[in-house]
Amino acid sequence: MESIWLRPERSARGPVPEHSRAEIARAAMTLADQGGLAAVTMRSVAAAIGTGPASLYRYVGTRDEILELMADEAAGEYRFSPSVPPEPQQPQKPQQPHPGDPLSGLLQLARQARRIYQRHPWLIDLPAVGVLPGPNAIAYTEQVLAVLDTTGLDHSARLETVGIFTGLVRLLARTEADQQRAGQQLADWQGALAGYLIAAVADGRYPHLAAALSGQGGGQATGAAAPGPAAGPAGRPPGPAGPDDPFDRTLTRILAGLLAPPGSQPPDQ
Amino acid sequence: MESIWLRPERSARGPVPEHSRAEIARAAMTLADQGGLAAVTMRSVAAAIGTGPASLYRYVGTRDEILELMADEAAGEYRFSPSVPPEPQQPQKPQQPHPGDPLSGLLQLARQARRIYQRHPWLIDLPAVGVLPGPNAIAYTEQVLAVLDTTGLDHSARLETVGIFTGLVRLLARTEADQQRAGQQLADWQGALAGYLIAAVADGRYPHLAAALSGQGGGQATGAAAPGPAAGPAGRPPGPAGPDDPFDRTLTRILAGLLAPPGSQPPDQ
DNA sequence: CTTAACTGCGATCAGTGTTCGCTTTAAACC
DNA sequence: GGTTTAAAGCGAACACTGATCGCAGTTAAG
Repeated sequence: MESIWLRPERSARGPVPEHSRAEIARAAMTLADQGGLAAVTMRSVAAAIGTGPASLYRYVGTRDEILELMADEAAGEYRFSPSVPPEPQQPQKPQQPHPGDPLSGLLQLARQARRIYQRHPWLIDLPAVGVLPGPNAIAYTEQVLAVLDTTGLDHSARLETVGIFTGLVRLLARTEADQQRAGQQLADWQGALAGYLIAAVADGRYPHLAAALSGQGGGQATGAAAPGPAAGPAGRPPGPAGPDDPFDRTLTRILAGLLAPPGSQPPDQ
Repeated sequence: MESIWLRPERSARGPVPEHSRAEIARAAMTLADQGGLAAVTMRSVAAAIGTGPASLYRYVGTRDEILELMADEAAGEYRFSPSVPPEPQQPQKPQQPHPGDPLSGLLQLARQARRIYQRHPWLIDLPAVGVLPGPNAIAYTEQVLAVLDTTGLDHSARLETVGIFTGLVRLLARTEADQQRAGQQLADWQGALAGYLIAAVADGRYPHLAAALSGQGGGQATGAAAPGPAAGPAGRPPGPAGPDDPFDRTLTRILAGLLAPPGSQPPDQ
């Protein structure tokens, strides 16, 4: 019912706490970076900061709140101005940093998000963050809104656009991670997977699926957002972030539609 | 390592099983429909089909596999041809059902997905389904590929498009659900939420956020994909599915960009 | 008929999130 | 300054979870 962000971190009375929300968030983040979300248990987090499980409940009402702390901590890794770390506690207007169109501003944010997702893969598996975000998430929202400032969208549509944009980036990051994972699994299963899919495809049902699969199985990668294990000619490890890798291209096309004025006609190809 | 879809449901030898994967899937689905994903425990599912927890492991290797069964069972609720239930076991080419452009075909699938997500809210919270989908999910993929058939996309890009499209629909469904939840919470918290956001906004930082929030707080809803608790003039309960409710409008705009040929210029507004 | 493989399942294990009750510490109040 | 009040720290324990083991009963293959 009540979010952790509505409670003060510490009340006036009583002894000064030996730990803090930030310390818990950092410890949990380290655990998750190494062992995934499953490695974040009350006992492991407590041990990481040198205390017992019961003590954690002085800082956090529930394990899910630890995950919220982690999410906001990750949101704090955005750098909004070139090489100038933001200070979200200081009352200052965020820099208006989009020198060009909103699309390039969104792309820049998306590339940062991609790096963050790569750095912390557990972020993708995190369940839907509660409606009330933490201070870093608010700063992020503010920044996206600033980028959308020159758009023709009206005020109420902008908040929704922020949500859609954030979800889109998350979706693309998840797609990339799945592809990488699928590549490894494909190498493991081999025969089993082939037998399964081929049995489903070979006898004539699912003709379109057969075409799509055969289209990628043979060499000759087409280059445009290939769905295979590692897109592109050579299996680049995390993604090149160039101006025309699959991530940027797909996102650009989607955003073009999302940012277009509602009355515009879709280009019937 | 090995998916449940690679194992035969039943081997030749031994007594005939008293239950089946389908029965387990249906029982788990009913439990989740009533009590959420947390209500789906090995013990509760076992009790629902009238057996003990250990017996479930004769049909399923892990709890997550039950979730996979549920996901595929939900994917079986699509009806691909108008009022003709598909029979995925019969070798038959799926109907080519898109009488118009691919966009309208995708929209029709998306509306079905929205209804399914509304019927089974736990589907949104389901963690990323494994790379190997079940038979119903394969039939769904085949259908989306059929809709994409008249597109200019090459074969390898189509599979990726299916993934993006499916994720998009899921994202929009989640956004709708969050908005509904946020509306209730906003009624509950009231003062607390107001204090939190207003404190963050009032003193001059986050000016864009302040503008966006004030833009929706005052009446005068703009109508274009409003982010408020219940979008539109009157709080319609689940969504009207008309040609211009927020869900359709947003998805249409995004898909217009996604389906556009890669070389096309974005309409700089 | 023998053998081998499978099913059903009671008992049980390790591990999880969370709570209780107690002592200790420090700020607030008179 | 002494008293009150509220919080911090935390050992012990609870309820519950997913999963395993081993045995008895059952069926098909050789």
